[in-house]
Amino acid sequence: MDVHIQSLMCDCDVVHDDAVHRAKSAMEDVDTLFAVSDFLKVMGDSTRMRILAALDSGELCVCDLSAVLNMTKSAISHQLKTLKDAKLVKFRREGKNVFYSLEDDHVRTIIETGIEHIKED
Amino acid sequence: MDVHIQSLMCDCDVVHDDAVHRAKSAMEDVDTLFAVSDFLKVMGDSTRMRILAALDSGELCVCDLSAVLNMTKSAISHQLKTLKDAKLVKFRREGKNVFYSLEDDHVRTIIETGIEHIKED
DNA sequence: GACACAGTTGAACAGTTGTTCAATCAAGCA
DNA sequence: TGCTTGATTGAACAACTGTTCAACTGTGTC
Repeated sequence: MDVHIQSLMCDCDVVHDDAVHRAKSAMEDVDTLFAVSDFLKVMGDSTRMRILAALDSGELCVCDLSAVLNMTKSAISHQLKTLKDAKLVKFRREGKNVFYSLEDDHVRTIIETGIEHIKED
Repeated sequence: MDVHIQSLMCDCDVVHDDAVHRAKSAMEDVDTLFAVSDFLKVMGDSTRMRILAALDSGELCVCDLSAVLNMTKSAISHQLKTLKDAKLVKFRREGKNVFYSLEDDHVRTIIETGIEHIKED
């Protein structure tokens, strides 16, 4: 009778070995998956999602975003920092204003796929 | 001299009216954006992302997932409930096992776009 | 310089979230 | 029926997160 080594955290007696090995070898490496979930987490907040949606139509300064979302500049600025750190937006200074815009097209693709998914209901 | 009405939360004196109006009218309606961010939030967790990645190669039972991710069945089951509620996975019962699989292709598209984005570095 | 205002930052607080633990349900078998 | 095992559930706890508030920086104007 076969006895196979199990990982400590798995509290099961039998598993479908072939399926488990197939899954393990087909999966992207863990670091990449962690990075992807971190990336999506940034978009998984309604304030940041609305900021991205607003910037989709063109660059806006913090004050503009504050008016569009009806929130304080401080709250917007904090979220812009998160978006900036995650490289979802870029910015340029012009006098007293700082204009923000979307960094690349992957953001648009994901938002559009998300909208498609939602509207399929 | 023009005086324009400002929303209460916007603590600015002047805004770029045209840009603000353009953004407001071009944006998807708020309910949709909230739904999209909720949808992405579900994928924005490393445990759930790894579950989805594992299921990408085919259906697996809770026990299998527990072995693949090296986590307790309870932790996996809690996250599967979240994924099920968000309609990212479906399931079927076969005897004592419950097999989970991906619900639709939007999930795959988003994961792939995310991976592309990450690997562009 | 002094002032006004766009924007940023850090601490604090409340609200949310993921895992653990224990109890429970569901299906198969003696 | 009782037992075993896969799976689910709820409460509890620690860790994390978003907004507020107040203080601050940076830029332009008088």
